[in-house]
Amino acid sequence: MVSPATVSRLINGSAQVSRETERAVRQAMQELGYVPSRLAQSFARGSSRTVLFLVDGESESMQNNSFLMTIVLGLNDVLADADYSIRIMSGHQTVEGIRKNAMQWSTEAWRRREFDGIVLSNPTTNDPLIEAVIERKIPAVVIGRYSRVAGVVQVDVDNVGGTRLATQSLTALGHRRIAFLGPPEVLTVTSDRRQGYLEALARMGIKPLNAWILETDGVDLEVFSFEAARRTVEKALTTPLDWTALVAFNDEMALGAMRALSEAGLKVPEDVSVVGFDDLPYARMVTPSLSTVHQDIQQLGQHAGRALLALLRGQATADLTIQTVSLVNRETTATPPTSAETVDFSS
Amino acid sequence: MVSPATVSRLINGSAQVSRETERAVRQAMQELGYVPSRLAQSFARGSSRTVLFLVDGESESMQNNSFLMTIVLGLNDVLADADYSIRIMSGHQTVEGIRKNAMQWSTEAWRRREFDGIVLSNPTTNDPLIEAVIERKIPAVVIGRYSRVAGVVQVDVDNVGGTRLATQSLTALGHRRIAFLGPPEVLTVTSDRRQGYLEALARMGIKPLNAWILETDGVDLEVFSFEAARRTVEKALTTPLDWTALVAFNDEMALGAMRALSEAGLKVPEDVSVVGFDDLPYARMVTPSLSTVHQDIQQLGQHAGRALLALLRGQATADLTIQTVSLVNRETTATPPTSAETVDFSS
DNA sequence: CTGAAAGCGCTAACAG
DNA sequence: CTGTTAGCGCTTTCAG
Repeated sequence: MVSPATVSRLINGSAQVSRETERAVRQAMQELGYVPSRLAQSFARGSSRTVLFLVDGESESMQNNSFLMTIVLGLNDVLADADYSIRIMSGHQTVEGIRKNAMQWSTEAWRRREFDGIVLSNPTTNDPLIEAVIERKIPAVVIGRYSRVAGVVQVDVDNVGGTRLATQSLTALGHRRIAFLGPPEVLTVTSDRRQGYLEALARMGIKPLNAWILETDGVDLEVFSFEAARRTVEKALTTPLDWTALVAFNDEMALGAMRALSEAGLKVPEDVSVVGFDDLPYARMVTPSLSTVHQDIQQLGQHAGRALLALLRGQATADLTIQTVSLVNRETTATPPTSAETVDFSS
Repeated sequence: MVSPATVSRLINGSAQVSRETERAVRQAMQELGYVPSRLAQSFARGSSRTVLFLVDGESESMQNNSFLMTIVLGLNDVLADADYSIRIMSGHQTVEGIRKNAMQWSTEAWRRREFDGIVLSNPTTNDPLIEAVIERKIPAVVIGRYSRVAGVVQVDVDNVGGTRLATQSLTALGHRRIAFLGPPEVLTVTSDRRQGYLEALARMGIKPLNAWILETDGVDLEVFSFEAARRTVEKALTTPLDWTALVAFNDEMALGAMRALSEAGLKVPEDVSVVGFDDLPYARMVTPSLSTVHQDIQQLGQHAGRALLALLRGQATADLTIQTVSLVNRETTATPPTSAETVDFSS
């Protein structure tokens, strides 16, 4: 016969319990099929062992959803082991008010400890929600860099390294006149990927022409789209082609470029090589299959989970975890057309 | 001055409160910034206003993840309004033990009312977990038909109608010799989609040749894959082509078919037309863009959410909700090659 | 190392 | 319609 207090201590490991009683209690638990009530535990200790995954209301693309769920799965891989569960919150319905609602809601919920930590995915710069989270010192990790100096721990893939790799794979094939297709530099990721391209070029002593930087336009997320990419490349093709390869911001935009290219009668990779970024599932299924930068999203989620766990346990964590990426060579990259190789590319 | 009980009654609408005290209490709540504690509420009433979304451990494809998150978002659209939140549970890490763990865990959790309802996505036939859920009378809805007679409420897209539509779009273009590419009939969805194809043919008085049914092989989920589709069509092309169009089980398999076709020197849609199913985001981004059957996954999630809500409130619900799909005509479908039109297709 | 006691903040009879 | 009275099943001092 032991007191509930002892059982509690045993279950939570919150204090020493003698070898003997431990055995007895465990056996009794086994026999009675006793399982502690989460509801009561949460209530009594004033915290719920729950992590909030906040889904932005804006990004409704299935594209993104794939990433999000993969991240959740990665998070769960590590959080489940630590007995945390994941609660999803989204403001899908109120695209307008989401951020405000989420902010208000989350601070209240936080006060009540309805969740112990939070993970935000791909926030935009100067996100008021993140600022609120930082200010309230809510354990949080953001996936996809928020800002280089923010007071949150961040987890991201190596975007700079990725496009550098992509560009280098092209120069290795003999390309010297390489274009970059991407959105304006509105986010960290946006600048990073462009920077990687520039770095690779610089290492080869290549000075990029202005005309090589193909920048999409549009409102909000539109700049990341297939259509924007297509339009941009289409427009670029109205003047004589002065590059033999293209590094695209992501796979979707790579496909947009390929569409414009093929409509202009240009063949990939014979006339121009294309490299994407993300390695979405269909990258290997399109024809020609897309050479691209691969990132392990689930692992990214795991990293985020581990970081959050450390935070929750009050342990030290790196402020920024950068996950390496790799290049997958498929069919959209090849040596440059022979005619182009001999062309003078100084401007 | 009122008693806590009155406040509780007001908040939950569990009993009448006079107009006057209501006003007073609301104002006080406002001033004090009072928000009821979910933790305490859940504990006291022995239920948590939480819905469990169970993610299968097997399907690790990003493909599927996109669907899953979209469903979650749809669920959340309706559940959030009813003040339910969504908890995600997956057994990703223990591919082996997932079902068992999930089963054991969920029954315990259910006993403690850690969740009030559950939604399962795309279960396989004779899923022990579902059986357990049914047996314990846990409010549940399954997305993607489980079985025609199971004692759970189910929500699904109109798979039969989808492939029927796809096939009809082909006959309308003049095609008469139409193949179907799909996995063996291992699941409801698998039989349904094949059936729609057969129905459309029957309505036109066309008797399909055996050779028109292209069935993939492989273990488990492999039969749904790009590779399996590619292999199967590749093999089919070793004999003279006796069809001018192909209905694929899904977009991924359609792409697999297109790849095999193009490798055999056949042009889509000039030589053969192809229709997919799902309308994945990239369907419109590939070249040629894929004609396919569109389904609104988020809406599917909303349907599921509404159904579950009804269950939770003890209201009546349809046992089966079938959501209509639509055909999206893009570039992979065209009139059959003229030579083929005049060919005799009786066997 | 273990028991006793108090209470987390609500809800749910039960009276009035 | 509203107040009173008990807990819900844990965790957590505080003693011993």
